[in-house]
Amino acid sequence: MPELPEVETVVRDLRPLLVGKQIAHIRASRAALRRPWRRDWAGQLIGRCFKEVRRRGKWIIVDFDRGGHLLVHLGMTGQFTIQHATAPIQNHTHIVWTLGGGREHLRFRDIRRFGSVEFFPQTAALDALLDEKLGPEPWQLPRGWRRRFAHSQRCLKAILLDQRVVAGVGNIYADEALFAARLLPTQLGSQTSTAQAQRLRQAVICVLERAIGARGSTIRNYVGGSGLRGGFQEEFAVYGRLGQPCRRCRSAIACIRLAGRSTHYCPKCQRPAALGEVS
DNA sequence: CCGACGTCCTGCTAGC
DNA sequence: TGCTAGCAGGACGTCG
Repeated sequence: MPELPEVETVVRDLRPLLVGKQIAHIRASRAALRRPWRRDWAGQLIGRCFKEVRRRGKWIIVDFDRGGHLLVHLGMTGQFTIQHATAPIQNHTHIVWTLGGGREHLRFRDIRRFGSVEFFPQTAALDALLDEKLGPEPWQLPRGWRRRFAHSQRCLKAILLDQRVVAGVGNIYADEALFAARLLPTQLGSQTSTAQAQRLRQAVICVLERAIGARGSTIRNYVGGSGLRGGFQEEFAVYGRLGQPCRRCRSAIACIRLAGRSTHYCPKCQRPAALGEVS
């Protein structure tokens, strides 16, 4: 569920609440996450102090002051929140870290268990894993990022969903960015001109920045690090708007299946590549 | 090598 | 009213 804006919001919420705090206790009621939580990690983590909370793509990284890291992915339904220790523990809460003093909890909840929480004692192993899985952050993409898909026979929607092309874009923001760039999700990477690729890069950055400004999108389960819902779903141009009028031209928003995901677009505003436009 | 598709899991809802 | 098929913000293994 959560894409870059939602993960960034969680990170910004948690950072001031976690940094400087110590882990007093850990209870893992369910270890069978996407990547299993190992029971022996608890003993290694107790007593450590939080140093920083940061994001890379859709991954949350928690650093400890004497080394070691937690790597968290929210999958589709993950929630990573700070709550009072007295707040009722919701079902599907898999891991609870009690913070020093015992008055607060850091909790990982994930209904579908597509998410994960892992401990990395060594920084090198963490960096290697992230480097292997992720391409550049959207803001680091060079103007010539077209090279990354210029020879691809995949459609632009599938390309945007590939975390090694650009890190952090998921199903919602891929659709929103393609609308903002006025490009069809079905257009092949190999049929995309330099100008179109630059427009798409700008659109991705613009859409993600606006979504972060609205604290991300809440469709169902997503909440930020302090339990607040997002607001960007109110500003969707195409996602989830099948049959509704395009905000720009009033024609009906269409929905097709692409790369195994529902894909929303405006058939009138989003045009195919002009003949001969691609070199 | 590349791209398409099924699978992991639970909950909700549209449609019969 | 009640049941069930299908779908949901992600990622990865397998297959052709």
